[in-house]
Amino acid sequence: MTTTERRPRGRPKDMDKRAAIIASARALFFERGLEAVRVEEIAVAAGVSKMTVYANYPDKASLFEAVMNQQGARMQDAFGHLQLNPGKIDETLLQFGRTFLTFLLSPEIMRFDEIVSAEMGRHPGLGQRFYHGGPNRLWNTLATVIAAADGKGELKTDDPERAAEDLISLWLGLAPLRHRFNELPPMSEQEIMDRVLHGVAVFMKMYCAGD
Amino acid sequence: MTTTERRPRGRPKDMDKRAAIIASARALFFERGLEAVRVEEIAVAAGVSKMTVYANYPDKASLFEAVMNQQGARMQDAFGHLQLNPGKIDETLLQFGRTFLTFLLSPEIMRFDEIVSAEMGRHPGLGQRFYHGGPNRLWNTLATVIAAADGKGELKTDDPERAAEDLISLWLGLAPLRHRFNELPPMSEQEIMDRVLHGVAVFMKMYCAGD
DNA sequence: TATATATTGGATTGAAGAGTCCAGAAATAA
DNA sequence: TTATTTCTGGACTCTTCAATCCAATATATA
Repeated sequence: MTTTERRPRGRPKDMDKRAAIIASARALFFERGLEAVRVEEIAVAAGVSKMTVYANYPDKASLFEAVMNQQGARMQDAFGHLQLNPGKIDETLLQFGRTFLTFLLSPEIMRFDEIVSAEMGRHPGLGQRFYHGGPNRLWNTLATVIAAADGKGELKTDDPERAAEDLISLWLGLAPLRHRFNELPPMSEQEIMDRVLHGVAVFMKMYCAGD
Repeated sequence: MTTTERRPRGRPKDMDKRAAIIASARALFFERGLEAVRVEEIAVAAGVSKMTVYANYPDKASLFEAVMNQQGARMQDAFGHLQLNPGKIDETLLQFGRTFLTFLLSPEIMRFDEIVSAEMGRHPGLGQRFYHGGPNRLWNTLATVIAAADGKGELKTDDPERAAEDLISLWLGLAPLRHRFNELPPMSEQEIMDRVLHGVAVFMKMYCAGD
């Protein structure tokens, strides 16, 4: 199903250029935001004429959408690597938390969040897609893990979703707020591990089966 | 110091108009965001000519700043009403939490947050001012309350700031995220009380002096 | 080679909207 | 009244960019 197409008549579209365009667009949008970037700039950065940009994407908005979708897909991919080796629940949670926080507090994702926030108003559905593809998916995953642990008697809760919400909230704390509104350097490994440990500690105090 | 000025020569500036301008600007900005509103519209809504707008504010950006400052001041005011009657710590926390959540999850503040997020990039310092005047101030207040309770032996913690962060995080949970990215109706009284109670429950389990 | 499509750079169009100009009307102190 | 300042409405200037048009050139198939 990959290369069954017979080449059409004339000069073929240069797919490398298409890739260069979206890559440059992504870089510039992430650096300065949608409005602040001119289509011309993207073309130059991609080493391509402006018309070629428009030959690949009908307008600036479509290009932006494409970038956002690509970024969403990347995010999903990252979740794939989040494999949970079945062990003791607290260790599972620690591992999960470390991956989780490192990912969510990475400059890339923080910036993604900012851009979505800034353009949400002009792009209906963008916020929803981000939420469901990102935070919500992680929330569900964690809730499943917790429900399983409850089933095995390692944890005690009749509302795994709320438990998961508690844990996530404890992990994140006010860090997203701090980083979104102030311009802070990314969180250190140290600090992340500290947050993860503390979150799990509070969580276990509440939800550990040995009431 | 209020009305000591001798009236200058000609027709005096109509302060009601100035007020009408900023009020209309606020309403429109909150409804549709900075970019989407034309200065002309603000003038019409305020029942004033466009030139009068420019007579009061040098440009659109200044008008926007003025609106943001006014809104910040309102927010501060709201905190003033947050009086803590000294009683048992858990009751104090319940009362604090109720006021806190009702306020932070109100449509007005949620929208304020959105607008700040959207315009932060183009308005340096806006994010910081919002954070320090809003979330950060509340955080400090709560930390003080907790520290006092620790002093009286009602709670046990050697890091009141972190404890406050935990409690705030538990109260808010993922609600801000859910409401920011999806368009959800404001949270009901019921739901708010439920969140407050649950947050305090988890918090007390961790930090209650009777370990 | 003939035909078809892509790419290029450069010029051009078109729309939107911020901010200005101006001449007359309105409000106020002297 | 008169001088002085504000307000009004509307036309006007200026800038910025997205998006289009075009003639020349490049790359492919048949």
